[in-house]
Amino acid sequence: MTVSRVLRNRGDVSPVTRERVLEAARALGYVPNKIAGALASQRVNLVAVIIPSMSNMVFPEVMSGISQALEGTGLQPVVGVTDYAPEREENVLYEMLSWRPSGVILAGLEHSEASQAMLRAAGIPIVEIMDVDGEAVDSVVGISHRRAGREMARAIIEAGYRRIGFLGSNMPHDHRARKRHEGFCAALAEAGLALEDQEFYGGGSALLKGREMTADMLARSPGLDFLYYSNDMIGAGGLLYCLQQGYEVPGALGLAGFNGLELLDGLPVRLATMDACRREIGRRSAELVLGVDVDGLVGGARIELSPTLQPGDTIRRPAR
Amino acid sequence: MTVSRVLRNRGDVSPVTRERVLEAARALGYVPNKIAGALASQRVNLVAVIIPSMSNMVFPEVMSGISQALEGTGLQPVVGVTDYAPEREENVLYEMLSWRPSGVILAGLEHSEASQAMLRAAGIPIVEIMDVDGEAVDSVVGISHRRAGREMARAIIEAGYRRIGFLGSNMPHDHRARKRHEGFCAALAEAGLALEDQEFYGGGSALLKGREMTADMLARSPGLDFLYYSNDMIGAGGLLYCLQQGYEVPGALGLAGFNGLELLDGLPVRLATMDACRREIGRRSAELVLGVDVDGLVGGARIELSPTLQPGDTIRRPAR
DNA sequence: GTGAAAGCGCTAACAT
DNA sequence: ATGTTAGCGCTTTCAC
Repeated sequence: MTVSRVLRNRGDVSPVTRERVLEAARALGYVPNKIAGALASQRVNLVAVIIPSMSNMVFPEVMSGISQALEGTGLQPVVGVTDYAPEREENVLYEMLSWRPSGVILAGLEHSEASQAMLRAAGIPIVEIMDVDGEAVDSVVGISHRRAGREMARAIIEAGYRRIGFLGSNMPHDHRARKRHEGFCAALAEAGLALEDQEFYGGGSALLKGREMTADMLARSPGLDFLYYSNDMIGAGGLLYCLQQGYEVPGALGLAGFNGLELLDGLPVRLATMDACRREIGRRSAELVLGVDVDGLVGGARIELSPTLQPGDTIRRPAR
Repeated sequence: MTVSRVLRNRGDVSPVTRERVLEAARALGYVPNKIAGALASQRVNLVAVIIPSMSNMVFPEVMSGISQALEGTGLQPVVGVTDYAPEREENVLYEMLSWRPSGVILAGLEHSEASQAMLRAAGIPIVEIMDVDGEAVDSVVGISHRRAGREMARAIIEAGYRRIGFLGSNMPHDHRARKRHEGFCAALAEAGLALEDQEFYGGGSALLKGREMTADMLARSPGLDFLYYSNDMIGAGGLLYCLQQGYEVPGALGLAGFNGLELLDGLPVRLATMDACRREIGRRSAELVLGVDVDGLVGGARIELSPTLQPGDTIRRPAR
């Protein structure tokens, strides 16, 4: 029908007819049925985005990078949340693939066998994001969390700290936190050091947990001169506690987190952290789905970004 | 085909045939095409959820209430973000309605004419959430922000504070913040008081803005004895600043925010706030879409929840 | 318990 | 520039 042409601005339609159709559509409150359209055209303007959590602060920013890159391309992101549970990931993925999206962007490289099979069989661009330490199904955009852990460890050692504690989350499926921990410990080992203490937390307010765990650890291991937090939120909690208790930061006690959260800007003292390139990861992954890789490549791209250390005010300047 | 029956567990199929079909599906990595299914059955197991922002902390919690209530019902939430822009809301809504969802949950009561027309014409349950101060298209679940503002003002006055400043966001389309401001001012007026100073901020880290605005305002209006913040994030920034500067809180200077964010638990001092019932709003709205209203009603429900004042440690106990 | 046929509301390709 | 036709991959209904 001509109507279809008008509504999609396709083909030649006389301005007169065009106006008449548009007018009628408006009067009737007509909303086209994309289901039928998609079925007929075999094209769906949706990009499935699968993330572990919405409340993590990290992912909203990735999302915003994705939305921005997709703006004006006709593609729309659709979000699914897995709560860090592989079986939920499998469900969400199945559900989303059954709508035949134009691409999939999903966090992490660790997926169930079934999920991997679905991804491989989907026949659309698949972009795994956040992490590059592992095997990708198709394309991947992220940082090396193992390297991030190492680099932070080196910076800490270089600044002269030696007695180091680690505070992190105990989520079994947060592979990126795990890899940072691994990289961190490896770099300590290379320098002949080891973690003196470590503690992991479950649910609850991360800021509060950071405070509580820090109090615990400093009481238990009073000789520590540095605390490395697996994320900025618990790091901020720990920092607030240390300031309140009058610890001399960063002289006697150094602190660092991870993520480069905007929230840190508002604290009395700037926590050392490492930017996770969240927004850029979002942007680049969306571009890959669009096939707009800068190098003209399509599929199987591997983009490793470099997180930058932000020393802030909670780590001593290394002696030169 | 019999295959269809098996995959939907519908109708009578012999266990033998059933197994054979299932096996084949697995072997082929078959993922059903929901597009075709939806077109044929005129049913889509999606609920459109339209919110202004994902980074506001408030909405992820609403989302989680929705997901929880939808769990196991066969319905799936799909999120759209408007960035507080009415024209984007219109777009997102149009886009989502064109997929013929089973229901719509959207934040706020203020929508463009066109949006309202689409909602009315959709023929599905529409639930407007967060706010009850206004006209709803269909059902509504939320709190009265006007009342929340009033109640906070009364509590402040009752505690003996008289010289009050207001700090808020200047987003023109954040109607709920606006209504809290209105209610707050109205209650002050009833007590013969008026705001002594006010300031509004644009983008940026809310925590940092809270800190900066507080510094500004206290320098400009040193006689203030209370600061009311339109949200907990800027309130937390202000609180940290005041503590750092050695203000006597809550004796000489009282503070309060809004939302009941979990984050507040981790601060050195508990900011007074008001719980916005976010999770329950999510849950109840999803139940309305499901038609599981407690009172057995369907459509046109109006559920007003009561936010509770959490005095924390930043507001004096009223003299008794 | 299983198969056959019609059609959901569009788009694509081909007329006219 | 506009109309016509045949599907898209399912569900539904009805027949066997």
